[in-house]
Amino acid sequence: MIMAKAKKKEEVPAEEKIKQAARKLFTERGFDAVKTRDIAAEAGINLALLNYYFRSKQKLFDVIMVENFEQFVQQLIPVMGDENLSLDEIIAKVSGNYIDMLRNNPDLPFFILNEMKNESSELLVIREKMKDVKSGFIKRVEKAMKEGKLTPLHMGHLMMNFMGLVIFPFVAKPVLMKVNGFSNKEFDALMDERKDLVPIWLKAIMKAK
Amino acid sequence: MIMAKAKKKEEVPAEEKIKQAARKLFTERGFDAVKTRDIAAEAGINLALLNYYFRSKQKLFDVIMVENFEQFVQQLIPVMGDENLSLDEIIAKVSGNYIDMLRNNPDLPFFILNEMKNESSELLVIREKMKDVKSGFIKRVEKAMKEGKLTPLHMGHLMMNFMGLVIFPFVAKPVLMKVNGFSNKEFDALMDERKDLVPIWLKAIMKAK
DNA sequence: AAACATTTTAATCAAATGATTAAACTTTAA
DNA sequence: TTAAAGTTTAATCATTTGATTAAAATGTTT
Repeated sequence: MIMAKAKKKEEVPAEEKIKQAARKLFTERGFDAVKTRDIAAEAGINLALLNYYFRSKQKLFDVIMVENFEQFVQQLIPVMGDENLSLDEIIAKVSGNYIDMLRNNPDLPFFILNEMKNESSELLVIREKMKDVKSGFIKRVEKAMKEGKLTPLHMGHLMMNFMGLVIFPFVAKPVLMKVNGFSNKEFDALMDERKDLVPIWLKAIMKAK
Repeated sequence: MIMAKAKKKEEVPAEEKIKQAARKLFTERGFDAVKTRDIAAEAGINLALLNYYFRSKQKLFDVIMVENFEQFVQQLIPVMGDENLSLDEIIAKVSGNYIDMLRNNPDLPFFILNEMKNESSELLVIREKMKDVKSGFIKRVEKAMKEGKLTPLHMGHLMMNFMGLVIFPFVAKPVLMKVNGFSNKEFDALMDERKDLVPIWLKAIMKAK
């Protein structure tokens, strides 16, 4: 029997355990706040093994960063490029899907925002990915604006509005819970409502003048 | 001549220099990323003096945190409570004022979001401050909803929408600049436009169904 | 079994960092 | 001028933290 990784039974290999622990902690707390010893403890392995597999904390982080950023944008690509859907349908579907994704990964937005504030890494990859996401959808929106079906508006505003309505609540969750006294349950109920509301609001925004 | 702080000429006292340096660095980078030696260097004073005046990094940070949070909310209070303005006027004025304030303090939102994710400090003060902000305005909105002038909606949604449209762009600025290739100038121009656009959009949102 | 790869342990480094101390210097007040 | 308060400097601690090393233990392949 050929096995790349040797292990007693059917256990998860150490390298994978380290990655899982790193993903959890880095996503929750960010690069600086996580210590290599935290990761080793969370993974249930020895500190030395982390450096054995990943050479350094930074290298391990880079792996997680790329994976997280992909999760952050990947979901948008197939829906936004779907020529069989109307613009309204795309907005509704993307909003709903994205809010669902964020409910399962509530720390993802802050992680991306926080880490992209510092690093300049992986810029090329990111820019390329986003080009694919935007091209088709943007052209259709611009066409609708020219035809007078939508109020003419800089694409940056639309992107900020979408992100602001969909993503921001997850970034602001701690503040909202402290300031407004929301419970986790209440917050979750509001997010569920927003799956239907955000598309309505985005449509209203795009037609308002 | 009686002077609490002794100094050669008309210089800014060391305690104030430390606070100013601390405010700048903490607001830009957050608690963890700022080292006491950074603050001392930025203030042009010796490291020992920082601990002499403020006892510890944490104590110094607490001072800055309170001041920053006050700036974050204080501006809202007088306008939102102004009974002489219509709801539309309040929304327009608050949006414009707040975007202007954030253009002068672009790092403030992320600072608040980041630090409130961790700490539980100053909860009482915060909660009290926010009660003042909300009470009057909220009652008027709820009344308008009951009268059918606005679409009935959980107040949490309205707050998220306002913050999402006004504040989020400043939090996402690094991402937007990297992903969309915005320059500082372009971003600033968009923010200027939003002073007029956000009130229009918020009104559209509150009437949409 | 022998050879090889993987995993674990324990000890240790070097640098960064928050904090303290003691001594000197400067300004103000008595 | 002297005493007190405020300010500065330099040296030093103890802890944390990322990383490395050497050696042993465990499992796999030949």
